[in-house]
Amino acid sequence: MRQKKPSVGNGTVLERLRASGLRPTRQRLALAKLLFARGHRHASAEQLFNEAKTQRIDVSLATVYNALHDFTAKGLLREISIDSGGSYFDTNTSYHHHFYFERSGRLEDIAGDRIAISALPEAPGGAEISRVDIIIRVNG
Amino acid sequence: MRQKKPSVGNGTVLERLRASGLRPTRQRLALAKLLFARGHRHASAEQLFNEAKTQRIDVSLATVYNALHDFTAKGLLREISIDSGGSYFDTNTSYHHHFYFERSGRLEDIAGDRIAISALPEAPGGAEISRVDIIIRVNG
DNA sequence: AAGAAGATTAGAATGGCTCTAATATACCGT
DNA sequence: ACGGTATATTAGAGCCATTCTAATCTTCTT
Ligand SMILES: [Mn+2]
Ligand SMILES: [Mn+2]
Ligand SMILES: [Zn+2]
Ligand SMILES: [Zn+2]
Repeated sequence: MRQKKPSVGNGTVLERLRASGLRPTRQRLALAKLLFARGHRHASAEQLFNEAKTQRIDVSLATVYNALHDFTAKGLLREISIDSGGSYFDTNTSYHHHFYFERSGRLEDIAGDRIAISALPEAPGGAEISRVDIIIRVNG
Repeated sequence: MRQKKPSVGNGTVLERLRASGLRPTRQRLALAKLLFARGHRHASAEQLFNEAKTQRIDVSLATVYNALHDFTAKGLLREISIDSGGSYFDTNTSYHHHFYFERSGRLEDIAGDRIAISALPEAPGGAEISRVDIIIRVNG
């Protein structure tokens, strides 16, 4: 049994989509593969669209946005907004924070346990906290 | 000497602009007054533009953006981006954080000393930290 | 008052993203 | 496999916050 499957291949991606209740279409499979094939990444819609084009994967920009939002809704991605002109989609959905390199626009993960927040304040009016984002901007 | 000047009047605003090296034009004075007249606020460009219109202050949208960015560059405002469709300009430039009410889109200040961060990680590659933003999203 | 630097403006342009509504595909039951 | 229904994809138009352009106007300095 030579190389039955790489660390994250078609099969795994297919299972992940099915497990999320997302139909494993050709486009979603291809995009999911681009996103999840190697380590974690912070991708923009435009980036992903261009990667798809480069690999001759025929997919429309609308579908890229649809897929990214669908994946996000199912918890496969986390959407991150840094500035008012575009967002990133993070394949790391565990609790963690980010360095943001202002020069290059790159994001880098900070493991969740490397920043401890003491005394997180109560949300006013009994509102429920849905997410805590910490972004450390650096001149890099 | 009855009511020589309110807590933040024309005079104060004029001095603030001059102190920043910004020419105190009619438009900047009017916008600065709207922004700084009462307590702290988190205003969008569109909001400010509409307030100006309501008060019959003749100013173009381009000038509103110019003024907001000029004020920000001089440290009179701090720009905050929550999602990829618009930013807020915060008249509170001291160190503090924010609750973000996802339903209404409103921001509320959290005093800087109400959240303590332990062990802030070093910026990679000797980069310098320019800002730390903490946004707590709540379902309000 | 005059020149130079800086600011304002209308309107066009940009760019990320969303919408529309027509077509195509995946899925389920038979 | 077939047919029917739900779901997904798509091109292109549209949207909206923001920025740009380049002409005009204002402020500042001398
Ligand atoms: Mn989105
Ligand atoms: Mn800006
Ligand atoms: Zn991340
Ligand atoms: Zn604030």
